[in-house]
Amino acid sequence: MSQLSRAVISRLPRYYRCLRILINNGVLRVSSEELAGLVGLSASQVRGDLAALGDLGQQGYGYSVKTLYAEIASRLGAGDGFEAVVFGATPMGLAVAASPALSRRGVRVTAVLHTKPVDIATCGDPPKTVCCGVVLPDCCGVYPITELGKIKSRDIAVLACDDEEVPELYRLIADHGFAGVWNLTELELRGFAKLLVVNARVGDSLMLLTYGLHSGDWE
Amino acid sequence: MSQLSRAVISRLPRYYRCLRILINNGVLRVSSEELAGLVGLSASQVRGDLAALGDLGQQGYGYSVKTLYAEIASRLGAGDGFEAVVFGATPMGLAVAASPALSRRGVRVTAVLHTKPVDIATCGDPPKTVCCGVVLPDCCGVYPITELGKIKSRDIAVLACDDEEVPELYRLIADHGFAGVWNLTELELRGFAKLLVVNARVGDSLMLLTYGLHSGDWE
DNA sequence: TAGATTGTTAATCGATTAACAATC
DNA sequence: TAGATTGTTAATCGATTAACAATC
Repeated sequence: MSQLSRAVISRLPRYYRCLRILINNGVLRVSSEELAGLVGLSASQVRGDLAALGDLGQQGYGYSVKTLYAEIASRLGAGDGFEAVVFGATPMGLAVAASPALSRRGVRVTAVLHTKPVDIATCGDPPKTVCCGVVLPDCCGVYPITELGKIKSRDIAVLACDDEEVPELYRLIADHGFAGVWNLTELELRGFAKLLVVNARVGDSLMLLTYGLHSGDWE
Repeated sequence: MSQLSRAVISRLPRYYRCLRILINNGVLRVSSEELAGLVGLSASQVRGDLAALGDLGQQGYGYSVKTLYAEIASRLGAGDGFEAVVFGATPMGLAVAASPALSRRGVRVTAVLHTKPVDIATCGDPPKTVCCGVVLPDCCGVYPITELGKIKSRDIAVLACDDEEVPELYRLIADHGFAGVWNLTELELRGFAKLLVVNARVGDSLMLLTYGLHSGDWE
């Protein structure tokens, strides 16, 4: 199992996303040229990246979309069945909990924790929790943060609270033994020892756009 | 006005975010060493990046936080007063419209457009629009997408609809002469000619976390 | 077989680092 | 002045590209 370079790893989620689109369209095979067009890279780079994953292609044919998708999913841990707890029943917290962003990557949201009272209801059969009008996935409830001890998931903490609450909740996350933090807030967090942190930096990409509009263009 | 390398530009939004934290804490000056700790880079790299922006530092002293912040803001177009229209009154669309993500970067949301009927109310004085329980910024209304022609903003289109609606709305955005698209959906879009596209790829960063949990670690 | 397309290589390109002279 | 810290340089490191032999 070869070691992948950082640059390759950072591009794999993009291939993953684009390959899903091909699957949804019923496409069975793809060439490096075609895939390059979809992900916005050069065909040469695509071949290099995919070759780093193993012998997945076939000369004169291309790549099997499904094989590629499965291999990338497995490399990135999308099949590991990780569970996530969302910290903060904010509009953003509820939006990601309800979005396909996590489920499509094999991550199951088991709970949303709120720090202030929120509107909670249920609907449907089997019943789903509806929080502030947002319908949450099956088996995902909304609880006050004081109930954290009763929730069993300890894989991923999705940090989606307001900025003021970050220090407090971050400590809580670390103390309760979570393995990783997906940080959706504007603050930059650092991991340590056994706690892995990935800062999503959502807003940063907006500034690449404003930069592009401000001066010449970007790619 | 020196040309910045792509690598430097991609890091500027991060400095911007971290410098704001310093400002909020009343910090007036910072050394490359301290700033490096905050943003998670090496001091050497920080000095290199900031030197590329011009002569902002002072030997033996460090950098003025405010000067740095202002310079980066101006380079990235945060002071250009861009306006944004959100396409899709989805949980995600409403979340970013209400979040400080745009306002902190000098982008003002003037409208949220829905493709399906949504719950709209107003509250406060001056009155703010509340959509599905989410309180929107001043002067930001929610309208059916058919009203797009009546909205004047043509800077940034924030694409936050469901995946199925992307092709249709993307065409609408291009046809109405928007300058840029900030794409929050899972689809990978390509810009052309006069339309600049930045794919936010929010979910991609989650996979860097699952990769880290799956195998060894990440940084 | 002929055509298509991969995997790999060597060459290029750009980014990062460490060290230190300049200087506040 | 002495101490601190920048800006810059040369060396290193890693990533991208273009070309093509291998092969399905």
